[in-house]
Amino acid sequence: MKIATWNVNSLGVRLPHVEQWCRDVRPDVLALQETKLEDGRFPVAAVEALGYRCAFSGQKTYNGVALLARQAPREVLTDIPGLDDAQRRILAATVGDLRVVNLYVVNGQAVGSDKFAYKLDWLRKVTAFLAEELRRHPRLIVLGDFNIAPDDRDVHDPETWREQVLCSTPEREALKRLLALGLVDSFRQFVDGAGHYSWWDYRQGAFRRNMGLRIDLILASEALRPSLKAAAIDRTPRTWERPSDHAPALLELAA
DNA sequence: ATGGTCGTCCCACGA
Repeated sequence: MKIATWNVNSLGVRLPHVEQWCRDVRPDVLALQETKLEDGRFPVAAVEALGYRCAFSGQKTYNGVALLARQAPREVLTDIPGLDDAQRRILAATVGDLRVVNLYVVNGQAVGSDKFAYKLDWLRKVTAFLAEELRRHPRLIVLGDFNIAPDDRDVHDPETWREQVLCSTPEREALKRLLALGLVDSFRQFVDGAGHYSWWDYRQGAFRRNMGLRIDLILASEALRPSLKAAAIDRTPRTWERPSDHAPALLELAA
């Protein structure tokens, strides 16, 4: 089965892209971030016409996460213990025999800013939540826009990005603590080298010049490790008209 | 020239 994550930067604008990509690639599970739609405006009918069931936690203008799946998502959870947060960044659900946690991690703006402190606090609380999810659901996938490039291989120009937001040591350490729960970055089970990115700034022709970061991740629990078959980032939708600044990341799991 | 683009919503702000 195929599991994917995609920051669409407004589902209102990108619904045609999601429809086209789902027809082309046929993922079984697709986690979306930055839908920027209130729940009442979520395109349920279009998603169902495409052959998917969905769950969503939306917000006007900012944030918003959703899960599309061939099988109906169950046990949906959008708020976690100890994090009283109006920002819609978390959606956990059970799909078949998998637990799936979709995250839109806080961007953090700049190292040392209030938003950066919020990012680190948010990650600490989400990590505690994931420890409990993993205990209850050993077959766990955690995926989404992490807004952290795990290491310098994931950065087009590590010197320019050194200790900048998305690449700083505190953020990378926070991600390592999350991984230490017993999760692996599935992409790195299959690809070792540098130069594979999932986000490119809209400015400066960054995509054309492959000046990107790999910040969209699919983490798999140890119990799933023997089932990992392939991982990739599909740059194709980034070449389409009016694209999201992110490309979808994919993981193939043995059925 | 110390920016450069988008999306949202009306004026900047967030990414």
